[in-house]
Amino acid sequence: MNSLTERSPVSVWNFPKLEKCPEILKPAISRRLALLIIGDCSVVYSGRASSTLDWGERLVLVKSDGSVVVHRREGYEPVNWQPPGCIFDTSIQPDGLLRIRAIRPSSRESLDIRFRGVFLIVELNLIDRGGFLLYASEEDMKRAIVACPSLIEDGFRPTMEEKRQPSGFIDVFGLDRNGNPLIVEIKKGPVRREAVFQLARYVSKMREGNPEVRGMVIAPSLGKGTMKLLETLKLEFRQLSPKTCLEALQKERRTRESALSHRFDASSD
Amino acid sequence: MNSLTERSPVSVWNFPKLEKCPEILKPAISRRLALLIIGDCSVVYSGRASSTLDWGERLVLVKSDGSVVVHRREGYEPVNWQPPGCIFDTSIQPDGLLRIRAIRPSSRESLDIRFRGVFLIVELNLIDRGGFLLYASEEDMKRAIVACPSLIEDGFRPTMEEKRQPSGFIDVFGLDRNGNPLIVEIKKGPVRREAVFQLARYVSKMREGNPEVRGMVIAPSLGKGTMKLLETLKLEFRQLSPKTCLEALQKERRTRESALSHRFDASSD
DNA sequence: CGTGCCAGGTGCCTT
DNA sequence: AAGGCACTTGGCACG
Repeated sequence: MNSLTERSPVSVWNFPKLEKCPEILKPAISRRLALLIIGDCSVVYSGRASSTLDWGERLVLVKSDGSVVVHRREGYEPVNWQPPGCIFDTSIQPDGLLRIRAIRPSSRESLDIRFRGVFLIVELNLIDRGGFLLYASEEDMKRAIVACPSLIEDGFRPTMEEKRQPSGFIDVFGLDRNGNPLIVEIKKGPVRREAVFQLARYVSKMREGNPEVRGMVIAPSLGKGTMKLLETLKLEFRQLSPKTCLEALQKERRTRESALSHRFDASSD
Repeated sequence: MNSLTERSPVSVWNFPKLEKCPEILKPAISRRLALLIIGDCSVVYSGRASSTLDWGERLVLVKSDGSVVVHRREGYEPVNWQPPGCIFDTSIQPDGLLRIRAIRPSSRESLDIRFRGVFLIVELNLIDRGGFLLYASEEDMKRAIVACPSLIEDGFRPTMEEKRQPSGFIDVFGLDRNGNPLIVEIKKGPVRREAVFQLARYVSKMREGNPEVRGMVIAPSLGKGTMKLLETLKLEFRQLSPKTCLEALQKERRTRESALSHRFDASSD
């Protein structure tokens, strides 16, 4: 392989001198590479709120999309961060410290990281085209209900997903076996009071025009006082887990595929 | 410094052979050190939901508290993760791949990371006792209001913070200048409908006993249709930003300190 | 841009 | 454990 075309996924600097760091960091940022800096730093955040973090040894990850995370020794969450869209400024201060400033113009927030010692810098040139798929989300439950309306009840015919309302969304909307409108609110976790109120808003709006409008919450379980609340508001509940939905969806897909292949068989006859 | 007492904050392995990795990772995990693995991997998550991530070059951070984050080239958030409390299993599979399994027994969730190439391993022994302080949170606003009740209105006397109710919480509770109960709900961002309903729940419960009960939302601004909603529910709004609260709190502290020093002066007389 | 809502939300707190 | 709620929530989709 030619050295011109060769790519190094990682380039490592061990205990670089502070004053050398901008020479490493600046080109990497302008080349839109990710950077990992491990060292002794302090952090000041200022924006929607403000925070200070005293000196300590941490890991800082700067990505090409302009996002930053500062990780401490423990904790799944970063202690400080900046979502994508930052502009960076790296410099050596008069006092000799390395300073990395990440400013997000859109929300006028700034993250100020000062290093008094750097143990390691890694320049990352990662190639990652791997697809990511998430299953059993609320989105999947909705898909399943639209594909297999009998999951709700026999005779249900969904007519609309994500019906936009002045007051918000409706997950699924349709007609029951008697032709009465049925508004469905899906939750993939236990139903909270809040979700019931949400549904109640839509339903009461529609009942002004038609008192026969039904409202139903679909979820794996009910939260604390929600059963009584549902009764009071004349709303219904149907237990359904994300897993059941996923299984029903897969089953439906298989039968649809087999029906499709049958049709092909028939047409080829 | 003696080599026995010397600490190396970072130990680096460059392009380790896959089969060597468990020898590096296992002792580090049992010594409760953090680990950084950069390489070509695929990830399967299974738990509350499930997900798959195809092959690609990523950064994996494993911490001593049993948390894991998998970061791609872009994005502030990890593509896969595991909150603290994981048990780890690292091994070379029959097919020669390196496998790191992070299982969280408490929620029966598992993260399965397979590497077909490792560019870099960094063992991290970070010392970090730096304090972290966050300012201008909703908590600070509450503190400010309790310290300077006139921020709400003249004559307000708070009697309770975080009053526990069957229906939830009350941020601040007190009596206005006329002795009428005043329930205060604090928001540090724009008020949403949801927050108004939350307050309405508390207030309507209390108005059953005393129709003079007042409810007030404190926030920097009002969301879309919340003004009308507040009027309908006979609730009040007082504009107050986290910044204003913080300034009032700091001012109050200064005057309190100066009053204190005066007292000391007086007592020493 | 704000408005609304989901998220494998997480974390913190209290019964 | 479950309930309630804030969070620099972030993210997406839409008017």
